[in-house]
Amino acid sequence: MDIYHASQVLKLLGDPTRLTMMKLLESHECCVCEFVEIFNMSQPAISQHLRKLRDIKLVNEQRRGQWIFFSINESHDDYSFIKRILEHLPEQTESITELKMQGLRVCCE
Amino acid sequence: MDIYHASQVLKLLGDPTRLTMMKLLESHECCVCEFVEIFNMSQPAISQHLRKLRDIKLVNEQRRGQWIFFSINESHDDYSFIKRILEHLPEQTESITELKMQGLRVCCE
DNA sequence: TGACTATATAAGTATATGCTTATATAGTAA
DNA sequence: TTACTATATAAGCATATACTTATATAGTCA
Repeated sequence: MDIYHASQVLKLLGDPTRLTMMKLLESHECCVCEFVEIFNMSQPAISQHLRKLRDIKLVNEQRRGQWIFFSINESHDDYSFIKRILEHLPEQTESITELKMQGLRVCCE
Repeated sequence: MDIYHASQVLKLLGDPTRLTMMKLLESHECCVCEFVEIFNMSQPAISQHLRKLRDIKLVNEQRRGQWIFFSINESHDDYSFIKRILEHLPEQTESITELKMQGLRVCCE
């Protein structure tokens, strides 16, 4: 793994919002409006963070109906690198649980 | 490990110069003037990068004569986290070897 | 002491970053 | 079609970042 490339990945993860997003996405698919609730942040701000993650292919997006769901890209060349980093972080399942309790968890089957 | 704190560490590592410094320091103590040669960067620029690493205690400094040697702080609370990240990076011993060949490796016994 | 070397700090500047607000795009549903 | 929802994008702005140059500090050595 090239050191410059690694630094670019770390720079992206070096933001609390994006790092938490990645940790969440490790175990849950999420759509933009869920992140808006979780981070209590504007929709464009969330969208811009996700774009950065998507630009270097750390996440996949998949449209389902009105929603676009994001997930971790496990096929990324650097996935093992990223996984190791995320392993050190506390689970963020609490925010998903809260979402569900508020009836804001998006589900489309 | 707190996710906000982790993001701050990753932000610091998310710069190619600092990341390379950390990888180098993992196996070699280095002083400022060596980094100036290795990175072909101005002395203040190097000094400022090292200060950032020192501010969150990722590195130790130790004066020996005219020189101030920097080393990895293995006692840092997040050392295992950092170590795992560095493990994924290619060795940077080449730049040390080059330094030695140019007679620029600083040694004070 | 004074000249020299290594390093740190201060101030300035150009660019990057992370938000904002406004607007565009795309799908759903009446 | 029209109204609505979800998301993306554009433009603007305040702050952060990574350099620069100039200068200060601290140690060495004659």
